[in-house]
Amino acid sequence: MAKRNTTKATADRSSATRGNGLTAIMQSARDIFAERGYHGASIRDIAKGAGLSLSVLYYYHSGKQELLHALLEDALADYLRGCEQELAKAGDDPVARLSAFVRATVDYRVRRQVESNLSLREIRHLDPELLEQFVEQRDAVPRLLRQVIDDGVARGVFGTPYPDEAQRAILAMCNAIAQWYQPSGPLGVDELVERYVQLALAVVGHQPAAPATRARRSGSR
Amino acid sequence: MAKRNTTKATADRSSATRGNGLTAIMQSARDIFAERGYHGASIRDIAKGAGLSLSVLYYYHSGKQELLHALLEDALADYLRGCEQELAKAGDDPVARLSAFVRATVDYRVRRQVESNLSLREIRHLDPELLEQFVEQRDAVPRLLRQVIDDGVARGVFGTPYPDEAQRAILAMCNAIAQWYQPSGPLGVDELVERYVQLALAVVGHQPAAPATRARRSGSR
DNA sequence: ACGGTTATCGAACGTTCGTTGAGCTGGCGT
DNA sequence: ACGCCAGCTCAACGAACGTTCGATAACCGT
Repeated sequence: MAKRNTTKATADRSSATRGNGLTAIMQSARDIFAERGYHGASIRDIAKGAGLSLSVLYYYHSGKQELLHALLEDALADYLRGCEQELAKAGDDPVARLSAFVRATVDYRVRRQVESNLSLREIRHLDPELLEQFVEQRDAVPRLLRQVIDDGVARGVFGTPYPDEAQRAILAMCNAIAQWYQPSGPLGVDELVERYVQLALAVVGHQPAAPATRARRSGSR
Repeated sequence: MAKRNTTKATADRSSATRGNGLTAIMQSARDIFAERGYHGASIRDIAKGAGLSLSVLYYYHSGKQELLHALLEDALADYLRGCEQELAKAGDDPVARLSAFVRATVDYRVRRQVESNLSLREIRHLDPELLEQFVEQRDAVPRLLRQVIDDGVARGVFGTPYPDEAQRAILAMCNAIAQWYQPSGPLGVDELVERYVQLALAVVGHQPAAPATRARRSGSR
């Protein structure tokens, strides 16, 4: 090996990035976990990605496992907050509520694509205790959607005979967006949201007020 | 509740079986890859699960990477065969063809749950060359579904203005089944297929011919 | 009974892994 | 001016990793 730095140059981050270690670690961990998966990502590469040394990871977290857990919790909290905000704005009309939920979900999957894929794929590598705790929080999401659907069915606005399958279908199709969406593609977030709202309404058996071909310029938003 | 250590899936071959090494390895690899992910699964554990020694793996495959690739190719070939069979039986009615595709997919996700989850989650750990080759084959699936939808739209049977989103939504919701389905649950395969056919028809904007309770499929299975 | 092919094993390799603990450093409160 | 402590680094550990290779055991056509 070549000799390392004789003077303690420490490159470019002597003044610029002091005190930002946590953020740097979290971002790097997010990207590398998402790219290579939990077991495929080494904490050495994560630290290198953050421009820091290996052991700084153990200053902020108790280990690799807890680092993943922290990332997942942050991501989930963001998502839940988004859902609740949209639902709060939606009032109590079932269609508006379902639209709000879909909007929050699609929006999150698109705008926080990396975190989304991380959450959807790496949960299973959490240790049993952390996993159980995490899943408990996450299960609020399908419950929320299920409530929205049941409410719509009870009011006769949605016609699906299978609310459980509808819930799973809607979540699955929205979640999948994170796997294929490309910001450089033809669809913007708003168009995507609109289309997925239509899909979700179809899934829950909502009869559209207007027949087939009609200009859709509903002035919400 | 919390029960770890599942590495006795396919053991039991302490003697009596010579010449079944390949199958044993493949089964064990399938289970352990699916459970722990590609990088989380060690070839030592895979060999142990097969009741064989470490190095047998290198007699049948060139390495860990190629082992995963072989598994994924097998699984994909099975799935594609299923799709083609169902579509061949379906004739040329768009509704029948969409139903056939959904049936083949749901059926596969349920009956080959382990392979399904393996395929859906571990593709990304294939090396670039193997991945490219694999993705090429796999992309036949969305293309097939897209054709079915376009055909239905062209004939006026499906009314969706977003065939691309419909294709993705249908695939996503069917694929997700592998993540939650439990054979011990209340739903059998046939009921599940029937419900997902209805969901898919709703997604492509097909108007059901008869209101509420219509005739039930007879003689399936 | 035998020679050759097929199937399997055991030991070892170099590397990389997650984790640890002791040591350096620069800015802030005093 | 100085000590302190949060923030960070360095070097090292044992364990586990994927892979290799020579030897061994079972099978089969002859």
